[in-house]
Amino acid sequence: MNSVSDNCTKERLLDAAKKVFAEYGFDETTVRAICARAGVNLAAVNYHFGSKDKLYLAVLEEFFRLAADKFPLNADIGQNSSSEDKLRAYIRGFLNRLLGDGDPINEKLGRLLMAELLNPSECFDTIAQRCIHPTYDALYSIVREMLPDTDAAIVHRCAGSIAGQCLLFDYARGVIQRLRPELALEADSIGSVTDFIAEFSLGGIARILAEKRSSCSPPNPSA
Amino acid sequence: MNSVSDNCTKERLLDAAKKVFAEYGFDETTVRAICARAGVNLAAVNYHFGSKDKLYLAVLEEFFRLAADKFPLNADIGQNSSSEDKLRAYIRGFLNRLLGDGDPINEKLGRLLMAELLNPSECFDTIAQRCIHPTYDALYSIVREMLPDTDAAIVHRCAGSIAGQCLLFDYARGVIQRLRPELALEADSIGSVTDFIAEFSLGGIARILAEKRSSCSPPNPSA
DNA sequence: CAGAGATTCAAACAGTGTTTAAATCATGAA
DNA sequence: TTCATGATTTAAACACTGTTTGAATCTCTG
Repeated sequence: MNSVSDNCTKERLLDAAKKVFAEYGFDETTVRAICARAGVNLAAVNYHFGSKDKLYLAVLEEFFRLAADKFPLNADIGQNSSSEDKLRAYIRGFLNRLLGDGDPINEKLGRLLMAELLNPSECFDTIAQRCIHPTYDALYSIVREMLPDTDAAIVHRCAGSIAGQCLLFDYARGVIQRLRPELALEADSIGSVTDFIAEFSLGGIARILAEKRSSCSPPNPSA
Repeated sequence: MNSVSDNCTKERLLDAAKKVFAEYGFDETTVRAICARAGVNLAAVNYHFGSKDKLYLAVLEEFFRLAADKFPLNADIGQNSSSEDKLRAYIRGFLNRLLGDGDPINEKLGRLLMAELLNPSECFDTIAQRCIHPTYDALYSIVREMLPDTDAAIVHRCAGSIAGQCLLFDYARGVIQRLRPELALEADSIGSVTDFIAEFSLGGIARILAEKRSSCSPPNPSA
């Protein structure tokens, strides 16, 4: 039965797992370390969550749920906002979700979630579906507004380019930090990165749009 | 001494490791499976390579070396080629390196290498340095030509946006394939993806350049 | 209070990467 | 040739992992 003590060890486990996973990553954390930190028996992980994988999934899913609640992808957007403003709000929300709220634990969890989204094991398909699907669809809709009467494949490519920029800017941060500290992207605020990606992407979309027009509007120049 | 038999087991090991890693990924590959496939003793991996990690590193490094030889980042580029052509050639070479030459083993290795570049353990810093540094610097130089008299930070951001698009287009392919098969990016050739990313990025750079000019050229409008 | 089901616990299990020390091999000097 | 030295191979063990097990304990319900 799920009464008080049940919730207690299950929650203690989830809480400890969040911290240990954030500190050591998935591979380097042991179930024994999590249980020791939570003060519960070793078998509790498999009893309450089924496996180390599923516990990890639960941690990432809770992180995503909280981040999605805290950072909507359409903040300050109304019915008559321009498509450009929608795109800016989307990028800001997206980066905020991944980069977190200042809590270093959440920042690390965001990175782990992204790693899992980029390279999901079958076990994580559910969370990937739940996280990627609605998030990507929202982006697609915004780009679609800017590119009416355009092949869906091209709209998907634009959306992919935008998502790629966001993901790399977050994900590569740790790598750049270690390999090329002189680049020092660390000092950039989310605001300035948001502005840059938005402007760069708007320029890209404009060029795609112009290219489309120039290659389509002249009716049969050869005939 | 490194005579014939030495090279023989070491090479057999490297060859077997390449195939097993490509088929099962790093985590799901056991040293025992590699040794069985190579027909050598279990301890050979640690004797000849030091560890499973270092063997993996050797596999990825050889893959990168071969791919870099086969696909230069400045194919068909001469002294007086335009910056735009240089960027197109770079993107094409970059995608070719990662997507491979049609050999499914190399395609999988490209994905594994990218995963390692995006999320390198300390053990892989050397290969990351050797692969990322010159590759990124070449891209930076090209973008720098298009944005003279611009803050290095902005040039880096542009280069990062371009790299992000390339990485996501390759890396996400497997994910999209499984989660959103209806998107069917699979049918895209490297050529069309190259053209799209190049045009999108040229538009982005143009917009950054225009923004820069409009905010800099009017001398002291407030004074 | 009794018992049935949920939960905890210590112990063991099967698998991993790695190490070890002896056995084997190859090579070059006497 | 002989044989000693160093490189290589081998089977066995080691330390560690995630997971399972079956008994012990707890917690409620009838």
